[in-house]
Amino acid sequence: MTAKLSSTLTPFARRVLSVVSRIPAGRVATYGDIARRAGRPGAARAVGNIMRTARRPGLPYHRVIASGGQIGGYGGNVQLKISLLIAEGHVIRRRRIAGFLNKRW
DNA sequence: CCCATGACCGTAT
DNA sequence: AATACGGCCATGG
Repeated sequence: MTAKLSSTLTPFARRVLSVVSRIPAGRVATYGDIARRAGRPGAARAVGNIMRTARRPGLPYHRVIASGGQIGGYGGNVQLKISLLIAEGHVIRRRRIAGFLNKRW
């Protein structure tokens, strides 16, 4: 018998996480980008909330950054986020991803 | 249903 | 470049 394994996530949250899971390594997407791809352009702030809340192992949360190539948050550990981004080949300058426009998903 | 939150965003100082 | 504001929006209490 199939038990109820569906997460408690709302439909929107599921779409958001689904989109995030598809961001290729070496590329980045802004909260606004995610919102747009999830079908809710303008819900960038809400996306941030979902990132903060939904802890789903394996998803590349670090590839979701703020507008203009700024770093954004990472559950209180922005340093780790920066490290992960650098590990994927990015260069951070003055709190921003260098050449952001070309690495944007 | 109303209200407070906040890993946001664009514009103006 | 840094800070301040107002606007936006999906959640959860």
